[in-house]
Amino acid sequence: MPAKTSNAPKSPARSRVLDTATRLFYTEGVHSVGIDRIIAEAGVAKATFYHHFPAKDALVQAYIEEQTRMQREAAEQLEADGPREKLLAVFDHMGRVGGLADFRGCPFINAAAEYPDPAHPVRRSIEDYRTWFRELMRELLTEAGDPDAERTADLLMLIRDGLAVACDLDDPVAPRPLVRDAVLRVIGGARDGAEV
Amino acid sequence: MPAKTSNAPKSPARSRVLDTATRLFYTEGVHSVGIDRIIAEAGVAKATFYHHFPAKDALVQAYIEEQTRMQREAAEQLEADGPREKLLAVFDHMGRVGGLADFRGCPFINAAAEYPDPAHPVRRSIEDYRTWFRELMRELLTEAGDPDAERTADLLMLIRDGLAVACDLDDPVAPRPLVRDAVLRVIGGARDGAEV
DNA sequence: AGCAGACTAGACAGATCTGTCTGGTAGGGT
DNA sequence: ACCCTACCAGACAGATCTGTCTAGTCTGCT
Repeated sequence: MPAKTSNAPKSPARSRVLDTATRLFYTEGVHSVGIDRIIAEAGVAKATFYHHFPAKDALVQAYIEEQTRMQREAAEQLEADGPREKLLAVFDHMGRVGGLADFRGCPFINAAAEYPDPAHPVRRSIEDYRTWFRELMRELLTEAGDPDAERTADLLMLIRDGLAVACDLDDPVAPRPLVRDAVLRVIGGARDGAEV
Repeated sequence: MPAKTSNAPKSPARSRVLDTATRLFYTEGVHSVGIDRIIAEAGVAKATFYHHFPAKDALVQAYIEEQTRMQREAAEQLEADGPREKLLAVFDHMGRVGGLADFRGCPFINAAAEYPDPAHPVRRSIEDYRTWFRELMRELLTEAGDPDAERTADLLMLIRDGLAVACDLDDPVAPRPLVRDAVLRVIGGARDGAEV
């Protein structure tokens, strides 16, 4: 049925809903934003919303997966010659984004705070993101010759989460040079001049 | 008016409300738990609740401040001979708590996710906690002879937040030895055997 | 004795939430 | 001509939320 030309271009109404939800969920939180508000700002009828999503939770899950897609895309578009530079580019990018005025923290950490049950589909989708990110770190580290990529990836995960929280709750620019040094040290690329 | 003997022992009804709220807010989130549920489980009349708290937000703020009080108390009760050992003890304690079955992440990070406005009183109280913790780190580091305690404290803050998130969203026991090594390296106490 | 304050039980108002349902329009494929 | 799908507008049910209010009990101080 969805054979327009070749693949499914996703209906415009659905896209409008997902875009609006992504914006509102991120800036105001999931439980604080109701369906009525979303469909009003998306300019979509209620029946249309429930035609595309079985329930609100499904929209929340779609929001999480959309965030994952966007972050993967952003990571792929970062240009770097070599795995070490790629790793640094990922964290530099995070620091830049964290310093923007509309930064509101990590969407995955924030959403998880509103879904306590680890078995909930939303939490599963959040897990998927974290698995992807950790895998990305591990692959780049292995490629860069890290002898214990698994362990170092866990360390980078720690820094990632810490950076996201710090940019949200504390001074959003202070941790940036700090993080760069920390990442450099962790991936074994510290120069003598970069003492912490 | 509250001159019973010398200070205010806080009414038992109020304590019951705050205890119940602390439990429910932490395990299920703030917006997901209603006043009706809290007063029912606390065994308190609605009028009594509104007699002690002007609104739900005030209870949320009291919850945050109660969490701060508890964490301060826990930190003070950690025995250690020397600032370096005290620092390690704080992080060891965090790792232990993070591994417990009922660990649900950092209450401050979680609550902040539900209060996007940084000017909100709840966010201010969260800020107070974070200021206290950073100060504690800074003082211990200075005492331990760290030449750049400010900077190292920021690094420890990063590890703290990363540990709390990891214990909540990932494997709750994996990061523990990792964190100990990371803290040791950051505070300049790495032995040769503790290679990361 | 009398009064103030802490407390209980629960009705109530008004808003808001999710999800369903009715009814109707427009366009594309067959 | 026909039908299917996507879409819009909005009423509606039923639950739940916060916060107010009435009405009455119990305790301890003065």
